[in-house]
Amino acid sequence: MSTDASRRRDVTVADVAKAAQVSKAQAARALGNYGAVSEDVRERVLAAAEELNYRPNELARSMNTGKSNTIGVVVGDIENPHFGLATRGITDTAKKSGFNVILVNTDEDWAAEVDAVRVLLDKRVDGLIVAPASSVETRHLQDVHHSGRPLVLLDRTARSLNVDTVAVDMESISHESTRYLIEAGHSRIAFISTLRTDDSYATGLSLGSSQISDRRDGIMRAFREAGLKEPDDLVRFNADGPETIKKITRELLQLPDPATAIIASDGLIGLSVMEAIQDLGLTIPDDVSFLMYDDFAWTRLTRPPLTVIAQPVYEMGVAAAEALIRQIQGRKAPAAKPEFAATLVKRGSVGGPSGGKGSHHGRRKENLPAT
Amino acid sequence: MSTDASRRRDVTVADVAKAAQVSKAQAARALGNYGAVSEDVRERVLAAAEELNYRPNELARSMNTGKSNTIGVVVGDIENPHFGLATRGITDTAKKSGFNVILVNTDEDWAAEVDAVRVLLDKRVDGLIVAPASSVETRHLQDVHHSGRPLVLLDRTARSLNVDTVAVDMESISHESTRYLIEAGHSRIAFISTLRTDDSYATGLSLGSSQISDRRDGIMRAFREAGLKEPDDLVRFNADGPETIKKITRELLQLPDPATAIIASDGLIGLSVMEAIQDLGLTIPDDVSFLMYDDFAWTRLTRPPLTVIAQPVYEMGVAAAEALIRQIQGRKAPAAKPEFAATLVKRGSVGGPSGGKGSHHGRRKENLPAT
DNA sequence: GTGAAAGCGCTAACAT
DNA sequence: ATGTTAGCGCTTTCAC
Repeated sequence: MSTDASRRRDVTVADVAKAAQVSKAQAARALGNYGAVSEDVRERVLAAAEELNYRPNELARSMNTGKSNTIGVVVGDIENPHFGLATRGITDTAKKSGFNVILVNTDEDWAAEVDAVRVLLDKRVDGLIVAPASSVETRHLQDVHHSGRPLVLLDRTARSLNVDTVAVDMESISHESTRYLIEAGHSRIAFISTLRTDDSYATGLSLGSSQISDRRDGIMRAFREAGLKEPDDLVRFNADGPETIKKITRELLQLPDPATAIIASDGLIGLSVMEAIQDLGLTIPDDVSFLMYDDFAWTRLTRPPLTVIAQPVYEMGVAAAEALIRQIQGRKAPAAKPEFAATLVKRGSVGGPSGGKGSHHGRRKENLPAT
Repeated sequence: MSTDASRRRDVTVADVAKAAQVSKAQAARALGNYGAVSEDVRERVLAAAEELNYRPNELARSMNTGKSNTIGVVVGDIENPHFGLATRGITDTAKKSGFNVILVNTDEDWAAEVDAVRVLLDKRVDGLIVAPASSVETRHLQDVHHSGRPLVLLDRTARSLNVDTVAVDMESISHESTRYLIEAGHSRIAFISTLRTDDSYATGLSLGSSQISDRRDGIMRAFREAGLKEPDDLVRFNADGPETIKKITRELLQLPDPATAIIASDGLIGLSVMEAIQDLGLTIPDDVSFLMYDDFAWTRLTRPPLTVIAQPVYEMGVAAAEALIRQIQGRKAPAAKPEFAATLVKRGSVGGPSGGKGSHHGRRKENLPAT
């Protein structure tokens, strides 16, 4: 029980100084521990501060130092565990270095993102970590970079932007996964993504998100290398709600020449795709093979367990934060920038094709859950 | 291309004022739009600001106004979709009212929570939304409340704290769910929770989290009402990593008088419990019945789909934000504080105790070829 | 309506 | 080592 609990005005250095019988400057030095302060004074000031329950006003402090000790994080969808994990990596790392994190959700909406970046800048964050909704519309990020504020891109790269970027090599893992499907006998492989684009798909179309276009490129390269016809008609974007995704899935599966395998571009999409498949009364992997990005824990619980593309999300969050903090502290870039690789985790959702055409069951299923 | 892009110092009102040939005060008024400004001046100032690419310094602004237009949110685990969704409800609502959100993760660690609250207060947030790790150790929250800063509790209540709280009636839904299990024939029902506590379980033990103690109370009440012996030996806490949870699950299932039904206190626990059950070669609901809190999308994808307790998490986030903003704006409490109710979503993971004979909950496609 | 000047709470010269 | 005096960029009296 110290003195009276509630106080109208906040306690300031001036109050502490008065109580400790020293100048405001000395009190400030002791409190902020910088400059030279004698042991005696330091003790008196700290005691007074304690007694008065003094709390520094970080705003005022930030205003003169120019540092807010805060980093801003802009993600598309905090509800998505993918970002949840990444965010955790960021905050854990930031905390370790004494930084706070301001999180802003953009709903993968470009305008919201522009806004978020502006707000964060106005709040004078020391740096920004952004998972850009678009890899093409990056004016707002260019501005950040040009203004000299530390910036790190997460998850998605932006070619026109020469800034630290923490992301996995999507083209390569996409290629590997597709080859895996092709080797399992598939030649009608669909790809569903949330990417918002007005244009309908066309080969070589410049996509707004490098992440997605890299995946598409990987898929198509695998097809070309296998000498197969590229399944351009099975690439679908704008898969935004569960209903849309289900509808797309149904279409894909009921085409005259239907998809025999589906790749979901993230866990949320995967969820709806699987529901649609179940609703259709189809079985994985007998009727359709399924592969998805994001190795969520629940993917081990389904029957069969899902074959997924795992990304070291938490570690990427950590790396992004580290890179940003390094920039903020003005240290030079690390010797080698960490390379993150996604891995194909083969479980049980990929089998051979069986659709309308020749269903060669010759190929054996993946390792099924032990009974 | 306006003038030179990068500038050493930020543009301030003074710069704008000079450019617009007015006093600093007038420029500030026009920019912050308050006070009286003539049309002519306003236009000139705005034009100049635009030209100079002026951005207000929110820190300085906050310093005089005392408002930061920011609300702080403290949650235990951002990685948990439960909080992810709630957070989304909060940010969506906050944005609508022009508030920004600072998110801090505490890892359900009490010390980290105390720290988080302090940091947020130091940053002069306008208000706080906290999902308290403990319902007992609430000194830091008491302080917040006493200091007059708006505060809203989310998810968990704190009896000793008379502040706006947004949470569901856990005792009641827990009671309902337990009765449901009892009616299905179970009398050996286990409950697993992450709650950190040093004491081993004992009836009536005062638990740190009201959420958890309410659930336990609901369970026990159902047992008493049914005239059954309360399964005190099946209540387990400190279930913190996947391995711990699996171990606990195994123990529970291999007791001389084993549990025939398990209630997982959240989705993350549920995941590991299910894995353990699968590892044991047991089948749900034939060998064990399973019920869990949180209606995550993937619970519809398992075989059988899971019977869960759904909470209106997003709506609760919205309500919490609304309540907080109301406090911040000094408006009075609403006529009736919204009551949130969890609902028992009966799917297929609950059956009878001795081998699915009481399995009246199956749906059509539920018992598909799991093997 | 407008401008001069006084802060907000703190840090940062600059003296002493 | 300590105190004095300026600011940081903005809002806010308070005169005019």
